[in-house]
Amino acid sequence: MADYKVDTEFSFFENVYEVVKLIPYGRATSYGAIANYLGSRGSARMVGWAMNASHQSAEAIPAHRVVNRIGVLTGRHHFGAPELMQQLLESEGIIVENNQIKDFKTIFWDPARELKI
DNA sequence: GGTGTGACCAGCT
DNA sequence: AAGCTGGCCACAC
Repeated sequence: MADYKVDTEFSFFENVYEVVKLIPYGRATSYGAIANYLGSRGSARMVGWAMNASHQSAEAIPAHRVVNRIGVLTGRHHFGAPELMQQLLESEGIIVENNQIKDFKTIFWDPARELKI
């Protein structure tokens, strides 16, 4: 792990994808948490950018499990259908009200804590 | 190769 | 208490 070679072969995007794919069923995390896990707190915007590019990726990225720090589904407009993101979350047992996840801190999945760098 | 922009976050005013 | 600004890094033009 210490020999991680961050280069063009494994870009920031690939790292983000790997973390997002590790999010368990019925849980959710935030852009900032992922950015913090990758080492840059201020890079939260890049995580969102990576999600935008995830649609082009051949891999299936569960981007609906990634929301902002307060649990609001800020990226729902990028799913093609604005209600798709909420429906996906609700199908996993997550309650969404007013585009915001209910009891977000309860289902919050912190990669830095769960994966334990 | 500089500039703008983006699904964010935290700190000031 | 609420709004605004800066910062962070990768990508497209």
